[in-house]
Amino acid sequence: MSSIATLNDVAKLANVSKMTVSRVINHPEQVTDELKQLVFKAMKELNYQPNFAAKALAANTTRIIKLIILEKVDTVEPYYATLLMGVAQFLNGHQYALQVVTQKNAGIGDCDGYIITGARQSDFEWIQELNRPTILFGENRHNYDFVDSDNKYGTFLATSAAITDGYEHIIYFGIELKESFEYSRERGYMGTMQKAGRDPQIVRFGNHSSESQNYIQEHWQEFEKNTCFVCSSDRLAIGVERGIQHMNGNIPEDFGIIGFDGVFLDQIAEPKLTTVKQPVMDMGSKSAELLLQKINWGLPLTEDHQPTRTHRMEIAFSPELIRRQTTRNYHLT
Amino acid sequence: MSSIATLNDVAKLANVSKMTVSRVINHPEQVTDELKQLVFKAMKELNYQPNFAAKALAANTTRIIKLIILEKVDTVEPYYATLLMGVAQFLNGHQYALQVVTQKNAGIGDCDGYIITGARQSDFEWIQELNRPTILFGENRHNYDFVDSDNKYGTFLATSAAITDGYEHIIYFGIELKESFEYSRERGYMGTMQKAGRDPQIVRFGNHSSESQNYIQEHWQEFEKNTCFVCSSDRLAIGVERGIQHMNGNIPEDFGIIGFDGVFLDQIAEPKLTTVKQPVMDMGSKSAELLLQKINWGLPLTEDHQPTRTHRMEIAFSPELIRRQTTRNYHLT
DNA sequence: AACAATTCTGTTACCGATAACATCAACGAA
DNA sequence: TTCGTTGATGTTATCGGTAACAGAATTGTT
Repeated sequence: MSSIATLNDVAKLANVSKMTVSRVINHPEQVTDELKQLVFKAMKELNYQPNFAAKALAANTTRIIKLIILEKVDTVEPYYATLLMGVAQFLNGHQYALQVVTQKNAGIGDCDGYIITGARQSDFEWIQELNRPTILFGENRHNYDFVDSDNKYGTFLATSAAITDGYEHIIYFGIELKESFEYSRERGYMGTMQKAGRDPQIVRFGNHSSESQNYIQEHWQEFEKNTCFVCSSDRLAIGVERGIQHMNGNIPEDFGIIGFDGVFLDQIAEPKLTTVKQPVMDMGSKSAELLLQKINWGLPLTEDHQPTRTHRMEIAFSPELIRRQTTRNYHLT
Repeated sequence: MSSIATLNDVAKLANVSKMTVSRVINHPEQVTDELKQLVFKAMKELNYQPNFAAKALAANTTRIIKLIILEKVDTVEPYYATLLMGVAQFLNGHQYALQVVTQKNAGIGDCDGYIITGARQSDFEWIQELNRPTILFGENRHNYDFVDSDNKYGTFLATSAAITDGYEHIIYFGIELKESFEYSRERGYMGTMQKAGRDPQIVRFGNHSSESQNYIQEHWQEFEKNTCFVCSSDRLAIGVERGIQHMNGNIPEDFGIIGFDGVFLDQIAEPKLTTVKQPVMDMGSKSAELLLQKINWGLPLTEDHQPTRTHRMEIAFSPELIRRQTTRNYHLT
């Protein structure tokens, strides 16, 4: 029951120097196959795990990545929690530590890079002060690299499904926010409607189920049967669902509902929501991967520590339509 | 725009040796006030932040705490997410890194200690193999230190409130699980009922809203008006709420509902749930604090790395009854 | 065969902090 | 005065890795 094995232990067992072992790990092409085999054997035998702190110290880095979650403090959105798991998973596998912070604590310790989620227009003022590689989670108009789902494609999927399912009227319930992701979703809806020769109709709300629910109830007489509500979030969709149920509307026969996000809320609803599901966990992993690339690629840094590049990275994950109980054809899936 | 200041920088500026600076931080009583002032001034001037990795390496520790979340992988409970934020907050302030892992990855790297949440009876087999200080999140019968809410007191609060509000029948909807926390909650309910001379009635379900909803609908004729359902989770409570709504029961006049947890789900419900709210974030912070105590107290370690103590630590946070719209007297709060 | 070029492997120094030890000054007791 | 004691500060070695350099062995060239 000895303690954790070190480079030195491996080196002794393999009868080589520390440096050779280090090279086997970091520059294997510089070591002969013969020695490599010896070293691999020793590593396996001792179950060698490189020491995180020593690596960081030697490389003059922190090996800490900060995930900044910008949100009101009281509740944590399951969306962000899932994202976090994705980020954590990737970083764990690459000997990086994850530090979860809110804006308030963001500046406190040093780190090698940032992943920022939930950024609004007003946040970019301080975000640009960060002098470390940064990846945003969510599309933006500020030339920052980002990972997001393909929002436009998402509402295309939803709107197309509504059309396919034979709903005559298709209304978009958007989020009242001047943010890039919302514009993209609205464009996806508008484009699909126009191509199909349909009349688009958009209403916007704060992102709370109560707002969409109230709207449904107060404007109930305006909604004809055979209407589908394409929503920009599962929250709004839940509100729509409740509103329709309250007015004794028939879901999904007379009224269809399609949400957006597919994290937790869609499953909580009853009947369960048809929704545009984002692969949030994968997106989290990818954000981390991209960030590590930026950190390690050794791109030339300007004096404000931003790499000099001509193009930014934009990774858009394709969302997926999950058909459940709030649209027709549920049985066909 | 120099890089991060080190001990050495501070030492030079203050005209002392590194060791003196280190001592000012770790053993201030060994340094004269005069020098201390000089050092403090230099630290402030350079905005000195100790280097995490160097600290870890010198102390032969990892300064990594693993938070093991035992749960099905697909969705992350908001409950655990909130807990995580609490843990993260405390650790960030104490120069410890948090690593979020699932059971599968739990063994992979080294760490200084574990916080485990969601542990079931069957998990204790491998938990006891962990040779590092451990804190469980959630009461248990295995002599592990833990942090939890006072479950018994929670159902006491709920049951008392139901009595106070004048509900004649009070039924407990429990979770079908042979776990300590559930027993405690049931005891809280039973004890309060008996003291009040009431007839207790307990039904148990898997922790899914559909199960409690179905039960309500299928047994609807058995429930007299003026009944309150005290539930062991907000999930079950949401199911009860939907079931009653589906049967056109009147909430809260004829039927009261009280949930348990107070994280996210209670706010999602409509009408919003009266619930027993746990201070999950504080509980997370406290878990981290306790764990660091165990790690640093330097308790004598037996050869399996468990400190030799005669008593275990049990920290029970008092939950709080949040009155909302599923019980009477909502307006009185 | 002699020497340069090319591999390959080992040695040294260092990253930033800390424990253990060494040094030095001030002071009191004999 | 001299020596031991105490308290404050500096010096050295170390944690586990890695870059940079040094040295040894192999190969190629004329």
